[in-house]
Order: sequence, then structure tokens, then C-alpha cells
Amino acid sequence: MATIRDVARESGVSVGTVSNVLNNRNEPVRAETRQKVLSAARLLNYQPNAMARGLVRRKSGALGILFHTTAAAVALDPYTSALLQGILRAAAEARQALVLYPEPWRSVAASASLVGDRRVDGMLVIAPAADDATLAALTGLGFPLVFVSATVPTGTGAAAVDVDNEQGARLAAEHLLALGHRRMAHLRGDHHQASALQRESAFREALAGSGVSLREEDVLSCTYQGTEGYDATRALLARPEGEAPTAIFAANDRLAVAALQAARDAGVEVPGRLSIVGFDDAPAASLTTPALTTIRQPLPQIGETAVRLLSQAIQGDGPAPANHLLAPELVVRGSTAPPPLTA
Amino acid sequence: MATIRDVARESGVSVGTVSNVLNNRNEPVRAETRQKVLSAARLLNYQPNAMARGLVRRKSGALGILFHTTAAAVALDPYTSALLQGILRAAAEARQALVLYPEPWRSVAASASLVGDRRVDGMLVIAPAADDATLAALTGLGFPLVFVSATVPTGTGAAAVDVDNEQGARLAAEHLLALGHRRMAHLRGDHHQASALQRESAFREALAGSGVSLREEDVLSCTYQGTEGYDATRALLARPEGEAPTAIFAANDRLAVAALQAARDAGVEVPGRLSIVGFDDAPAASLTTPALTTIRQPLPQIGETAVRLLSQAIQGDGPAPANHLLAPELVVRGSTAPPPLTA
DNA sequence: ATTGACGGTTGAAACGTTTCAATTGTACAA
DNA sequence: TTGTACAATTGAAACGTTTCAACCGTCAAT
Repeated sequence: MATIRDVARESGVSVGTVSNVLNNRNEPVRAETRQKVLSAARLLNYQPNAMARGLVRRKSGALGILFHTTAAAVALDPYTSALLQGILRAAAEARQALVLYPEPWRSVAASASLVGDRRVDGMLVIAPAADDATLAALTGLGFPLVFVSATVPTGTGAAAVDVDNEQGARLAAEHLLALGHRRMAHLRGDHHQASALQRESAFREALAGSGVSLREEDVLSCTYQGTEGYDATRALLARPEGEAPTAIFAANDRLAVAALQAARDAGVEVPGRLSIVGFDDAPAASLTTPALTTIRQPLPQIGETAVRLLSQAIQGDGPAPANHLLAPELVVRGSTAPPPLTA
Repeated sequence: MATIRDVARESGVSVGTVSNVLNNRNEPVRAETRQKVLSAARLLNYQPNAMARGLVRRKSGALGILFHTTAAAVALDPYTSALLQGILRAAAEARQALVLYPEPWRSVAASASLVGDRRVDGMLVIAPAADDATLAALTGLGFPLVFVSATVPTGTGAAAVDVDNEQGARLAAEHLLALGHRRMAHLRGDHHQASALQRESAFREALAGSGVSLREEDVLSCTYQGTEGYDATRALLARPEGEAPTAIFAANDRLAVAALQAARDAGVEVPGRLSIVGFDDAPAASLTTPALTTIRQPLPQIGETAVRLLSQAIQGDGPAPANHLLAPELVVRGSTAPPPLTA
């Protein structure tokens, strides 16, 4: 590999000058000299060494991504893929490389060691558990951090980007109410994820706003992983006539798909006898029969926004850090209909 | 951030000694000294700077991933996700960070600039076009490279990992033949991808081996992107009675799903009147109705193997580079059946 | 003629590590 | 007592950049 010194020798100038022209800083330099340097660099196929540069500039030109669990587990998730799509797009635009840390971030200590090696200039933290202590400790490191799919308490110096979960839940509620449903159930996501809590409470409040109450026995604790949705739904459908809800709002599409499966296996027609609304608009949502009515998250935009925010934070000229909430959208497909008339 | 010099001062020894104990090399060092250094490091929360270390060691501790197109486009692809899963798992094991370059690698020049900055120790090249000149130029860089989803001509110093496409196509052919099909069609993938060519020719040969010929008009050129599969299938099904194939082997699941959709829209029953076999076993394959019979690629294992090979190449003790072919598997689901009896 | 300004260029000092030859101290053998 | 061996430690030279104070002409103004 050719070094900057090789280029300097080849073009007969000092390394300082070579550096100046190659980084075209605003230092004055004769056109002729510039040409000599440029052609020497091309001739030697010179590429600046990122580490040497990073060492003195104290910038690596790379952004890190930290996952809440092993990255391997998360790679398969369409949720992450969609997010990544936006992240990559924005990173390409900002000319930043992306560093994936295969280890999950768990303790502050562990993540500190990742952050501490200064391999990246800032970090995107994906879907962290809503554990304020850890979050705070992480932000306390004085390292540019943007949380994705989370909200940070105002006052901490960090930024967060997320879909407006409450608005999403409200959209689901309004849709179901408009169809005429009065007895509904909710399949709740991971209880340690803030989004799950937000979706539940906003759904409850939206119903209450229309004089419909969400009963305690009608909210089932599941996880975003989804499989629990099956048994929960079977249990719901096994209830005596009149005790079963006519619609289910699932905290994400995985749960919704599981519910759909359960309904099919129980011989309950969807949407004829049971309506189901999901959340996310995962690719699978449009492939099921019936296709899923769901709340779409603008995942790519969330990713883009996060990168943009992080870049600003790194350059130090960011606006006051805050929670950025992006609007969700109701996508009506085939899994919702008015409740059966057998009231 | 504390530097190694801070640790040296704090523990009252030289930086050389600090470096020795922290990297526990086989240099002899008094137990007492070791303790002093260790506790000083802990006290100061010292983290070695990855760039400084990389600069002198000439190793970054990171692996790069290069995609054949914009990474953003590829992120959504379940194919890539599954691959990534294996890559991440193996990278975690090898304690290597992963660097994603958001820009696609197109020309050698462009990728050389990525490779040249020495930010990574080696590169995984995903699904490159089967363009020997570019491949050769890339391998000629003297940089550890492993191609994924490609085969390299023997002799070039690079390694490649892929599913055994020919065996996969053979599996599909045998399955269809065993069911009794004699007139089949093939939806071919990208003509610039080696895998598409391999799947086609192996399918053709496997049929020929049983005395069945694949007619020219029955192989339709599509792309892995999939959408063309719809029109191609419609055209196939619109042929006069007796001129239409009774089964389709699609080069990947996207094409197979499109074919399924086309059959449904044309009122042709699957698998009653038309059998469809896909390739990949993408997540969507099990969600369609009927679920797709397909050839499963061991994508996570391919990713793992690639990382392992790359690590070996970096350490310089790798075995002779070669093409590693992993075995595919036939997954029989609901989209295949014997041909209709109306012969 | 002296000064000042400025365009153009240089050389060396960082950046934070690792590594290695050199050095010190100690113990043992001759 | 001298020499040798070896365990333990040191100090400085790399690694390949960027940056910045300093320097040298040259030209214009005084």
C-alpha cells in the first residue's frame, strides 16, 4: 500500500502539501502543484489509511448500531430489516460506514467497552428495554447516542426516534369502533418495551373516550415474539357465548398472525365473526388470508431520521435533543369487518 | 478518555509494561505489577483506542460486507437477512465487528477505495454478478476476500461459499418427475447471476437424464426480483390446451409466489392443475396458500462458513481457497401434486 | 529602501497504541 | 570475584495521517 509519504516523494512536495490538496482544505495551493499531487496519487493508487486519519482527527467516519439482543436473532426480523433499510440509505448519503456489533448490549459495562474503543463516532441503540437507569448511564457516557424505537425522558441529553405508538393505537381503536365493535381484546407486547405499554394504554383510553371500556380480562400479556398470541386467542375464543370479544387489537403483526391462525384452527371466521388489527405492517401482513388490517410504522423513515439526528449530534450542531415521533397509518385490508349481528 | 499513558502514570510503571499486561503477552511480569496495572486500568475505566491499536498492529478487528447493489435495497431481502444471521453469529464468535458499506460495490475502482482504507481486515462479497474480470481484479488486490453466493474459477486465490445450486435444481426435477410431470417450465433468475445459470442448466440436465426435455419456449427469463414471474406465468397458462406445462420450477421463491398469484388470478388451481416449486425457502414460502414446495438453502450456515473462511484467510493459515458448496434440501409443502389426469 | 501582506510551502509535532532492543537487577555457577 | 543467565522493566521508534506555526519569496504600498 502506498502511503502519503510515497505520494509526497513521487510528486516532489512535502506531505503537508499532499494532505492539503487531497483533503482540499481552503489552504492556498498552486494549480500546478495540485495537479502534480493528484496525478502522483492516482499513479500510486493511493488510499488514505482510515485508522491513521481517524487517530488524529478523532473521528472514524462510522456509525455504530447496537441491538437489544443478539444481532443474529434480530437479523431475521422484518422489523429490523425495514429499519436498516432507512439507516443504510441515510448512511450512504452521509458517507458514513456502519458498524454492527454482533454482541448484544446488555450491561452498561459491556456497551461502554464497545463505545470506548472509539471505532465509531456515535451509536444507534435499537429498541432498548424501557429501563431508565441503564439508558441514563449510557447517555451519561458523553457519547453521541440516538435511541430508536424508544422514548427518552426529557432532560437526558439524548435523542430518540419512534413511531407515535399512542396515535397508532388510537387509529386502531377508532377503526374498530367505527365498524361497530363494542367488546374488544388486546394482545399486549413485551412488558419491558415502552412501546407495548404505550400501545396498550392509548388503546384503552381511546376506547374509554367513546364510552367503551377495555376489561382487564380482555388484555392478554404476550411478547412481540408472537407465539403466545396463539394460545391467548384460543382461550379468548373458547369463552362462553357473549363473553368473547368481537375484535382483537394485537400489539404487533406477529401476534396478529398468530391470532389469525388460532381463529382458523378454532373454526372462527375472520373477519366475519372476529376482526383482527395488527401493528407494524410487516411484509407477512399482506400475505395472510385474509390479509391483515394493520397500523403501518414508517420504519425506513424512522431509520433515516435516526441517522440524521445522530449525524447532527456528532457534528455538535444538533438542535436540542428530543423525542421524534413519526406518524403511523391505518392500512385497511381484509381482517376487519363489522361485528356479527347475533348480538 | 483515559489513555494508556494515564494508566502508566497511575500505576507507576512504563507504558510498555501496561501494554504487556493488558494484552497479556507471554512477556514475564511480576504478579504485583500486574495487579497494580489492572486496578489502575479499572479505576480509570481505560479502553484501548481501536484506531491507534489498529494502526500499529495493521489489523482492525473488523470484517466488511459488500453488497451487489445498494445495501438499502438489499436490507429488506429475507435472503440477505438469513445470510446476515449466520454472519453475525460467526462474527460474534470470532469477536469481530462487522462493517456495512452502504454504497454498492460496482466498479473495481470504487470497491478498491473501500478496501484500501484498511478499515476492515477482509471482505465478504455478497452475490456478485458472475463477471470474471471484475472478480479477478478484486481478488488481485491482495486483500482477503470471500465471495458468498458465487463460485470463483479455481486458480484465483479467493474462496467462495454457496449452496449447491445444481443439486438443488436436481432435487426439484426429481420431485416433479416422481410426481409424474412430463411437461415443465422454468422461470429463470437474473442472467448475470451465476446461480441462475446453474439452476437452469442443472434442471435441464436432470430432466434430460430421465428422457424429458425442457423446451426452449418453456424457459422464461425473469429476475430474482420476482415481479416478472407474474406475466410469464399468465402467458404460460394462456396457451392452448395441451401446450401448457403442468409444473413450474421457479428460480427463487419470489418468482414462485408471483407464479402462484398469477395462477390464482387465472383461475388455475394449484396444485390441482399446476404444480409450483420455488427455491430458497424464504419466510414467505410457508405463508402462501397453498404453502410453497421449495428448495431450502442453508443460508445461515453459508454465512457462518463464509466468516470462518475469511477469518482463516486473514490469519493467513487458511486451507487452499476453494469453492464451498453446501447441500440444499427439498421441502415439500402444498404447491406440488401429480399432474391432472386430463392427458 | 523598508515594511507589510500574503500566496505557497514546509517540517515537525501530535494522535494512542504496540513492539523490540536495551537496560537493570538478581541469582547462580565457575 | 567475575561472568553468565535470566526475569522484569523501560524507553523510544514505529504505524500513517492531519494540522499548525514558521518560513520564504514576491509584490505593493509607504
